[in-house]
Amino acid sequence: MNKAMTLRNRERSTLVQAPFIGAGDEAVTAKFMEAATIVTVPARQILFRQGETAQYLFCVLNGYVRLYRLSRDGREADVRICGPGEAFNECLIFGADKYQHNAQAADSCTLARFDLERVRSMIEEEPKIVKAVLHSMSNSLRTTMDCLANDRLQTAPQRVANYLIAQGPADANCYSLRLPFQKSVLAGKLGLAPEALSRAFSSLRDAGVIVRGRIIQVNDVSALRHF
Amino acid sequence: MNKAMTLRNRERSTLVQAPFIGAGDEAVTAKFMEAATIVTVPARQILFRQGETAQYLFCVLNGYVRLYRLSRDGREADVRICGPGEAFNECLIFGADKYQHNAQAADSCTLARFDLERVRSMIEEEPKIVKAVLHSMSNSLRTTMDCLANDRLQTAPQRVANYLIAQGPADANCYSLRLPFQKSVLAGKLGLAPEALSRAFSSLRDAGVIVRGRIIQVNDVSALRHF
DNA sequence: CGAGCTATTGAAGCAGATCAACGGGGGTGG
DNA sequence: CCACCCCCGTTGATCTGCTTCAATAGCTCG
Repeated sequence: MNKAMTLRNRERSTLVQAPFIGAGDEAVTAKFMEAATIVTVPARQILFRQGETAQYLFCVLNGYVRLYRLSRDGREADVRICGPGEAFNECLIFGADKYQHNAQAADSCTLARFDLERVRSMIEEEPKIVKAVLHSMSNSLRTTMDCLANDRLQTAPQRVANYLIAQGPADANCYSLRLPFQKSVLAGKLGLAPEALSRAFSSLRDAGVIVRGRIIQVNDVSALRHF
Repeated sequence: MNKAMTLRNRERSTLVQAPFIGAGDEAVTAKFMEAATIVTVPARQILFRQGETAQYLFCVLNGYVRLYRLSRDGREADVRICGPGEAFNECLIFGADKYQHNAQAADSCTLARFDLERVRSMIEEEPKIVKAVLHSMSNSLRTTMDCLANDRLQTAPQRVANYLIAQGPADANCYSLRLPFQKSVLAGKLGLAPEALSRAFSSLRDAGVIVRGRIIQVNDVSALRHF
């Protein structure tokens, strides 16, 4: 009981910090908090499948969720990896009544879950909420378009270089970072097979990228940029 | 003068029918109409370039606009082709102050142009507008994610088959349609080189697809689906 | 009717997927 | 605490699909 409460408090703070919810004013935040159900799911758990009747909007509190599509022959393609503070299924509030893709927990994670119907009625009562949703969707849209453009323009090493630059601090030329998920997840996020990611990393070795497990050392950002 | 007015009337009706604007109520529609500037641009005209300070939101009334990115070596990749009734740059209302891509008229076309700053203040005055924007953005987001998934899952002939199915009537098994733009534009939309599109069409010949200029005859939709 | 752009077709090259085999590290059970 | 095992990641080899380059044919518009 006590443990549940402290957990809940930690989650509250993550929720408030999430751009999705914290962007609005106090009243908006409170309304969201009140409507949230906290769920914990083990790694690899399927949250929902494409084509099922859409029921929930989610916001990741902890861990990572894969959103992916299946081809007829069973191949999977990730369309998005959602991390802490990110919401998904915003586009189901209006305009679609079925889940547009499959969702799977990349690792053990905790989520805030919102009933779509309730979100819709919240929007009717409190128009400010729409603005928060709009912010979140703007980000999703921009990220997705970036992703599409990168897929069409860049090779595997370039995508990886991009990722490493984006993750690192803006100013430093040299840093190290820890991948927040498995390499296979990163591969999916970048639209690559795991083998291709592996090869991309080794081709970046010359540019001063050293990989040791999940720890990645970047020695020369400017070299990365020129890839 | 007279001619300008009749044109303007036709444009008004297109605007009202656009999901972007017509979705709201009368008041919302009126506000949008009032803020719109109608512009006509010749084919190949550049509307704006990536990185420039964002100034306008657009809604296509007539013709098609290519949104694309450039790679460092000058290659182009389309992220979206916008047709009549579709809005673009919605994601610039909040969250970004620079254009995210280049925009070029695929053919001679007319557009409704909205000053972003004015849209923002309209939103403050009349919260219902946000809902209209949200609708439009939901569509953009879903379309873009579909596009990303298709890129990652489907081969060139499959993408073309998809397009032909999506464009045709839902029920018929046999129909013909006219491409609303050049084949090179379709190629870009599908993330292909023009040559690849050409080859895809010829590989679909066995499935009953006959191409004659911009006219495409589809004889067997079910065969297309199995591609 | 010609000029220039658009589309098609062929040939070659390349990037990434796939398949298969191996190594290593972390978690589990003894 | 150690040993084992399983799964993740790497590496190599092959294969497919798309791009690129080049040449030709067809359209469209002046």
